[in-house]
Amino acid sequence: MNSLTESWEGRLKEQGYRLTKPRRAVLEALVAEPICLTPEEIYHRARKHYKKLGLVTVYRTLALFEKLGLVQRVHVDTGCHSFAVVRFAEGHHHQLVCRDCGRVEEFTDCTLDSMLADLQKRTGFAIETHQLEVVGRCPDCQ
Amino acid sequence: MNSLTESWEGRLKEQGYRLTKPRRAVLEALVAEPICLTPEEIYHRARKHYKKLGLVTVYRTLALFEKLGLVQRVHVDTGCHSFAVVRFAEGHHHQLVCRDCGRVEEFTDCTLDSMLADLQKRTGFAIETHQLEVVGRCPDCQ
DNA sequence: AATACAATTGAAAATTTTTTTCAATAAGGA
DNA sequence: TCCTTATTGAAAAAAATTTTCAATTGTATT
Repeated sequence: MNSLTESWEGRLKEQGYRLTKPRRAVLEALVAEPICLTPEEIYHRARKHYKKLGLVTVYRTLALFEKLGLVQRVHVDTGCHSFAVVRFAEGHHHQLVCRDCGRVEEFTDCTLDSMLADLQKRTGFAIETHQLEVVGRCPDCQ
Repeated sequence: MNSLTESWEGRLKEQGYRLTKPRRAVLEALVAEPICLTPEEIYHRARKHYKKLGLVTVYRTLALFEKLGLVQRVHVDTGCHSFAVVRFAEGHHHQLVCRDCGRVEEFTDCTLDSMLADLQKRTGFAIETHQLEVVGRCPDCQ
């Protein structure tokens, strides 16, 4: 039971959601390895922790976790069907993804502020968020 | 026939692809308005230009255009099913997307180089690419 | 520990999105 | 115009996601 799991349980309870076996199983699957996984992959892995789990519940759980900021979609691989746990960063953060194994590293530094201010001035857009995904090959895959 | 369309035709021919009515129609649909569109939306709009068009061809054409760098997927909206034409930027560039109407502005300035160098050093990843999407509300939607 | 209630779940079915197959068509060079 | 081959549309298949609904389970309260 690491700090990630604790904060996850807390976050869920705070918001009035229940702590269920399927949700536990989904999170365990996502936490086990530092890689992003598709709902299908999560389903298979999580069933090792909770046999009765259904794929529908994986979808529902991912939607909930995403809403709560506990997981984040990874876009770079083929399609946009993978999810990664948000490990450390509470607020603004981004992902560094290995294109071979799907390993995900989080990072918080992001030197875009003044550039975004310029962009806002130039375009007249009211900029609200941004999403940055960096792709490369992790040490193991090089 | 603007410069975008010209460069598009050139790019296609250079690479040995044919200039067909369906492809023209898909591009016209994408160029007509500065917003991103789903394959389904493109299908409906493009059929006004070419009645016989099939949805399959829209998918195939988008895949081709994406490979050639003529269109780019937009991730931010619900799911990741929209595409936008690449208007000006030939090389490295990013998108500023309106969350309400889907309007897309391209921009080329991106002040991430030294940050990415640090990140590479720190993580040991060999960084290859990155994808930045900025979301806000365009002047018309504010 | 038992109860009650509502949130949550799994299975099945439905829907939506995307891909494959294949014969017919059409683009572009000869 | 003819030829060759890429490209297309339709239909079917596959994959991804959502909806429906009765059964189950978490948790707050006895």
